[in-house]
Amino acid sequence: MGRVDGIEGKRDTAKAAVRLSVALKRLRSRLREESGVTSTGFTISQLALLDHLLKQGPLTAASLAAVEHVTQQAIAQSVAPLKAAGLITTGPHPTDGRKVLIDITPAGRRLFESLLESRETWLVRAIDATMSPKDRAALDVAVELLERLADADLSPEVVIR
Amino acid sequence: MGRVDGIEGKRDTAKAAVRLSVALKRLRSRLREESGVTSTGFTISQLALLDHLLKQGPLTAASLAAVEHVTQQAIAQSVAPLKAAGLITTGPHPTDGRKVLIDITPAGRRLFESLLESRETWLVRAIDATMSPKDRAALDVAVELLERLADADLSPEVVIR
DNA sequence: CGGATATCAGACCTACTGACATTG
DNA sequence: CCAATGTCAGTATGTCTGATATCC
Repeated sequence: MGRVDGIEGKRDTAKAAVRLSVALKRLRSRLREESGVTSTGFTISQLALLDHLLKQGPLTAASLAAVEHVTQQAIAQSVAPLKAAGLITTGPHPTDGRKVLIDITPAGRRLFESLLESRETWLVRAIDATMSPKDRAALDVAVELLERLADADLSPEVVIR
Repeated sequence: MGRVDGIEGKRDTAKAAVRLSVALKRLRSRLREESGVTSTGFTISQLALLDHLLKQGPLTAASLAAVEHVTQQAIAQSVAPLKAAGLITTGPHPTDGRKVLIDITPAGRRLFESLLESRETWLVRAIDATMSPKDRAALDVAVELLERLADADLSPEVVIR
């Protein structure tokens, strides 16, 4: 490949990075403005936790902190309300006494499932109102890209090329 | 209307909404973890302001608050550091004494331009490291979708179609 | 003891709500 | 006087850093 991935390509990447950052911030602000993506009384952080527990079974706070890219303390704060609400449980690790396993309860599953049904949130209506079926497909791809970036593993020396 | 846009379609939208919310949160956390999308010392909120000023000329705090979907106070907080750094200026509105026009300075333009060149930020490297040219195209589409959602205007009764 | 885990306490960052001064 | 704009003060949220207790 000639100069395709040269300086111009790089600049485009930087441009995309800035645009993505700004877009991320604006949508987040809008979601706050519309107060409540969820209407369940739980924050997105807490729902993200439920999401992980649902998909990947019982996990420790440390594991959750790693996958969510926050500190253990932040996880603990999300865990407390969820536990109080009976959506998750905490129990001892079978072999390692230091660890506490966090798991989702049937009630937690039900709440998460009901979220996937709730059609009254602002975001759901916004998607329905602004997107064609083709856009919807693109949105699914977009979510995958965001998740991939969130979990990107930039090994030691980034090979610039 | 048959059952095409019935419960199943809705449920998928709700699913997408939840997945998008969670993905948004995770990428944001990752960005924080990698401390600094920008490396300029300015926050994304502030860069978003520069972005708007660059594209849409002098604006009032109220206008900026509207497009950024935050309160005027939040705008004021972003404006202060930018003004102190000489990236923007504030001046009186020609006809309305209540208003204060905020405008970007040449220095502000230069800083924003340099951002579009900086290839060393985590996000830029993450994009380069994880995305094929095809993915990159999809990312551009993704940004457009996010921006469209952020600015979605859900008129009174949402017209599903 | 040292490494890992979890918790407690204090601080910060960003944005919000409420109250107020000024202008039109 | 009322509406709009902008500013000041106090508050809330989610997260972070630092210190401590516990377990392997």
